[in-house]
Parts: sequence; structure tokens; C-alpha cells
Amino acid sequence: MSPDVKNRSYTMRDVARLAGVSVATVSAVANGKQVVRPVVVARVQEAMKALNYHPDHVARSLRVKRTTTIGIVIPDFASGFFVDVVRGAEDAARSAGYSVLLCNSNDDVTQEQRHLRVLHSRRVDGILLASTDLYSIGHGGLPSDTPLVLFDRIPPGYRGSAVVIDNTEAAYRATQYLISLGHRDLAFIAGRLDLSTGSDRADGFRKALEDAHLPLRGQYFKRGDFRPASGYQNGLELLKLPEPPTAILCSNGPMTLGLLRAMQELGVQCPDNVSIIGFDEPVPDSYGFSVGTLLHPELTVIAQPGYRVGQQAAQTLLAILTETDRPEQSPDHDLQDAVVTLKAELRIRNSVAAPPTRPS
Amino acid sequence: MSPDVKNRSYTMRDVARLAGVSVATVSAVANGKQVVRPVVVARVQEAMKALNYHPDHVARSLRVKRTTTIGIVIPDFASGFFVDVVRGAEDAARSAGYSVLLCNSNDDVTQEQRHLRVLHSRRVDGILLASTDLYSIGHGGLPSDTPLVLFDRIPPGYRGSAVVIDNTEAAYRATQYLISLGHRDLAFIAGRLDLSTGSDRADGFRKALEDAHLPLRGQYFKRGDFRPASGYQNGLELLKLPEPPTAILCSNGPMTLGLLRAMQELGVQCPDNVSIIGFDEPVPDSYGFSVGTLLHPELTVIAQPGYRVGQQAAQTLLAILTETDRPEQSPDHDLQDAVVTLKAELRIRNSVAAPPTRPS
DNA sequence: TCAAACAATCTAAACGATTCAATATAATTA
DNA sequence: TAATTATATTGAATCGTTTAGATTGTTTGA
Repeated sequence: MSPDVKNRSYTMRDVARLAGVSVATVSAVANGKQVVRPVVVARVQEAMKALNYHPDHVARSLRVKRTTTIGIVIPDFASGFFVDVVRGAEDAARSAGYSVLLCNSNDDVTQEQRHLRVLHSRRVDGILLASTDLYSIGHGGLPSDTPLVLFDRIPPGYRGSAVVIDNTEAAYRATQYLISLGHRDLAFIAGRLDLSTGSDRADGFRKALEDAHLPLRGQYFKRGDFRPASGYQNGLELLKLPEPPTAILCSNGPMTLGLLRAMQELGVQCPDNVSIIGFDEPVPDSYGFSVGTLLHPELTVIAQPGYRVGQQAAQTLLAILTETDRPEQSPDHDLQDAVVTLKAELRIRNSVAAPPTRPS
Repeated sequence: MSPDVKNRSYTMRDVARLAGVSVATVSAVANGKQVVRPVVVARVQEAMKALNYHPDHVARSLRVKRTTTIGIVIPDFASGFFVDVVRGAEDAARSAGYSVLLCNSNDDVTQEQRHLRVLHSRRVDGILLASTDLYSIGHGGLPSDTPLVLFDRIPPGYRGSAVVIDNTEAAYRATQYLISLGHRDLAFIAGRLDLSTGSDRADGFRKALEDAHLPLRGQYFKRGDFRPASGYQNGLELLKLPEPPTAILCSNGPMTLGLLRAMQELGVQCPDNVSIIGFDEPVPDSYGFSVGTLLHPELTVIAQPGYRVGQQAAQTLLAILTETDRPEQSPDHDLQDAVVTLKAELRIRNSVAAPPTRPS
């Protein structure tokens, strides 16, 4: 046997030698794609067992030019939504035999670019990306032919694969719900308006007001950055207004937590003084029940199906990959080069009530 | 130029040809470890830029027998604690130039074994593992020489690298705190007692009772499995007892959420009727402020430094890796083959009060 | 009985980098 | 100038697989 000096693991060559066959045969046995006589199959498998042989995936990847690995780049590990997405993507990838390289860009353009370069260098078969820099996708060094599925955010007019939430509709519906309860003074804490998630949600809010012939007061439209601190800060400003809004819609989970913090600090009663709806459950949505009910107040939220986003994104990517492998089949263009849109769910709990009667 | 038929990316050979040098020189330039004349360095770099060359990490890995990749296996993606661990590990790994393969075992032995085999086949340089099957570590096909750092859980008497929390001390301190407020009827919802986290916490609880000369009543010691449902179920049972406990210590985050659910369902007032302390913040501990304060009740918790666990685990692993690379330096045995123990923090909020005066 | 057809196995060339030993070039000294 | 040394560059082997094409051995059909 050869591995004696250093404790390197055994190779196909060792197995071949022990089984008295060529490496090609060992390979044939390992992949089961060619016909090998049963007796020699047995001999080879025995040898593999004896040496505790495990194929070197790196060498294989080099040769076949596929790594069976996908990369996923998320902008925020603190957000329960993205954690759910990763869970869903990992599950889908794993059950297809793929591994997942996890990258956290912290919503930083430079880090995102670096991650994309690294993933490319590592020759991942494809990438799932929630980009923080929508306008430079495809530039920035990533070869344009890299299979790519965007999720959560897409550039306006994007032609390609993606999985997103219908954010406009979701925000519209939530706003409409508030209006239906009698609210007239509605405030909105926006996220980053340079991202589709941020601007779509803002659009939905505006449109709902418009359709109800309600004015949008500038002081009620706050611009945040999706982070908790901006929810806190904008929350304080809104609640301290001479005429504070009777309802606030907040653009994502972390900012909503900031807003709750601000309310707590000011002693604002919810839903007595102000109604609140937030995007995202405050906790990853992966238990049998929703933790939103344990908050004080029990938070009415627009719950995004994070797990399904990740799962769908991974499946879309894998579909692209298996097709580019054997292009003979009729390309399933329904799955690819299409933006899959999922719906969010409005979970009504008791952070929302009719507005207090105000001496107007 | 060669890549014309298929759109494969350019190789070192292409760069060499364009720059009019050998591939060895290109390699020398790329790694900067050998001396190359400035003029030819420039020429090579120019060629690399012109072709938009990115080194093939797979080929490199095969040759140098290092992948600059570590694997991390966690048992539960739903727990905020493990999410924090992953964040910490990813940050540490990335800043050292390593990538992270993320694996979720769902606390399932078979999946864990499969993941370990896959990681080995992919020739990761090392593995971070929160094992769900402590007694089979090292068996199960993983070569014993794979650099491995355990976290969260370790087998009794483990000799090797690991990063854990001092769970016994933490549970002891929390229990002591309850006792100091006058509680005598203390209940404990245990996690899996086959894991060190579960049994250590139970030990801490028992020891605190013992030291205070308080009896441990069997009906107050509940055994769960770390999942929300078991917290809910055991919570119901405890609260429905003829003589319910005045305080409950719960072994982890998900179970605590289940417990809160049970309390809510039964309309049990906290802390008026019963005091609660849980392990783990109910939400990943990664915001500027803790979300525990937004729960109702504001939860008193034993907060584990998940991020630091992940960070420390990754750093320990990387230390091992860089040493096995150049063994000339005096091995830093302080870092390796040692169990690093971090302390949890008791965050006192208002889910705890003195016990209600009971007609005894 | 011999050639053709078929099946199972093997030989050797990739895949794209790194690295050692050897060579070519430049610089230094005798 | 020739011999020596130092410095840059290169050729070729290697990492552990896969795979196309050659080779061997076995059947079959006429």
C-alpha cells in the first residue's frame, strides 16, 4: 500500500491496485454509469471498503468542470427573513446533492463584489444573490454566463431568473386594511428606496392612499435603511410629531423592532394610541407557531414566505443547471428566465385597531 | 486566443501565451512568492486584466491539497443561538480568506454523518461541528486526523478542541437568583440529557437546589428535547399541576417560546403567578438592542454569546490549520486541544419576581 | 473455422493550477 | 575576457479524477 509516509488518504489508484484492476474500472464502478462485471464490481467495492476510500471531490470537479456547489449571498444575517431563505435554499440544494457556500455581504457593495469573485474562482455551478447593488449585476467581474438567480430584490425591468415577493401588493393590502379601519393619518417608514423591496413597498403604500383619495403628508413618509436603528430613529420622530400618525406601516423586520423600541421608550400604547403593521415576522418563521404572538403588542405583520423563497430560488437555479448540462431536452423556459413572484401573507393580530377619536 | 468554441474561462496558459512567458512565471506573479522582474510582472498583469483572468481555485486546491474552505455543521437553523454562531464563524473565516460550507443536520444522526462524509470528500480543511451524536465522533467514516473543533456540545471527558459555554455555572446562577427571591418550588424543563448542554444545565439546576437545601420534586423536573413543542407540552403539564411551581427555568430558546405559548394559552400571568427564566435570547442577538425586552413578558434570560462561540471556534480551527501547515513554530497548545469555555450572561428583565404568597 | 459483432477492461490524455530542478540571463569578480 | 555567482525564467511532473479510444476476450453467424 502506498500511503505510509504522510497520512494522506487513499486514492483511486490504491483501490485499483488492491482490486487488481485499472483506475478506469474503479471509476466505472464508483459512478455506476458503465457496465462492469458483477464479480469485479464486488472486488472493487471490497477494496474501497478495505481502504476506507472516499473519492476526492476536488479532483472530480476539476475534471468534469462542475463542483456541485452553489453560492448564496445574503445581505443581512440578522434578519429572520434571510435566515429562512438560507434554510430553504440549503434544504433544496442538499436534497439535490449540492452543497452551499454561504456568504454574508452585510449590505456592502465591496464585500458583495468580493464574494462574487471568490465564488466564481471557486467555480460554483451557480449563485443565489440578494444584491445590494442592483445596477452592477453582471459587471463587477462576474462572467455574464454564470447561472444566477436573484431573490428578494431585482433591478427594474430585469430579464432573467429571480424569486421575489409581490411587495407592492403586500404593502397595498396592509395599507388598505388600515384605511378600512378608519385610519386617515398613515405613516410609512421606508427602507432603502434604491432596492426594489424598498421602493415597491413604498409604491404600494402610496397607491393605497391614492386609491382611497387620502393625502400623503410628507412628514408621515420616513426614509430608513432597513436597519433597526433607522426604525428606531424614524419611529421617535413620527411619534413626537405635534400630530402623530394613527397608524404606521414599517418596511421590514429589523426596522419594526426599532420602532417597537421607540414606542416602548416613549410609553406609547399600542394599539390604543397608534396601530402598527410591520413587514416580516420578528423571528425566523420556522417554528410550529409564530412568535409574533408573544410580542407585546402581538404584532400584525406582513409575513414573507422566506423559506419558500429560498427553496424556489434554489430549485430554479438547479433547473437551469441541469438544463445547461443536457440541452437536448426542450428548455423549460417557464422556470428559467422568469421572475417567480410569491405572495406575502397578512397576519392580523392585535397591534392594529381603529384610530382613537381625536378632537379635530 | 483559445477559448472560442465553448465559452470556458481563460486559463493560466492563455495568460502566459498572451504575455509571452511560461505558465510558471504567471503562477509566480499570481502568488507573488517568487521574484519576478517588474517589467514582466507588469506584462503578465496586463494580460490577466485583458483576459479577465480569474485563477481556478479548484485546480489550485487539487495541487496544493488545501481548499481554504471549512465546513460548519449545525443542528438547528431555527435557533437564534446557532444562527449567531454561524455569523461569528463566517465572519472569522472570511476575514482569514476561508469560505464556509454550511450544513444543517436537523439534529439527525444520519444527516450529520452524511454531511461529515460529504465535507470530507470535498476535502475541507477543517470542520466546526455541533454534534447530535457525541459518542460516534471520529467514527462514522470521518478520518480521525481531520481538524475538528466542536462547539456547544462535547462528549464527557473530551480531549480535543472545542468551544462551549459553562452551562452548569449558568444554570446554577440563574437558579440561585430565583432562590434568592424566595422561590422554593422551582421547576426545570430539561433539554436532551444525552447532550452536554442538556445535562450540564440540569446539573447546574440540581446543584443550586442542593446547595440551598431545597428538595427537587420529580414532578418539577421535566424532560424535553430542545424543540418548541416539548417546551409547550411540558409547560402545560407544569402549569396544570395541582401545586404548580412558582418559577420555571427552561433549557433553551425554542423550548422557552413553547413555554410562553403555553402560558399565554392558559392565561397564566407572568411574573405574578410564575417566574420564568429561559436560556437564549428569543431572537438572534445581533441587533444593537435585545429583542427580549419587546416580549411580553420582558424575558429574563441566560444569554449565550453565540457570535463569540462561532468566532472563537473558527479562530481555533484556523490556528490548528496554520500550524499543521508549518509545524516549525512552537505549537500553540494553549489554543488547540483545549476546550475554550465562555460564560453566559444573566440578563435580568421582568419575567421574574418574588413568588406569590401561597396559603400553605 | 474464421470473421464480425459485442462486451468488458485498459491506456493515456486531459482538467488548471503549483513547484522542483534545470537552464538562461545578468551581474560580479579574478 | 573568462570564470563564477546571483537572479529570472522555464520544462515537466504532479495532484486524483474522468473519458475517449484502443485493446483484449468472448460470442455469434455463415
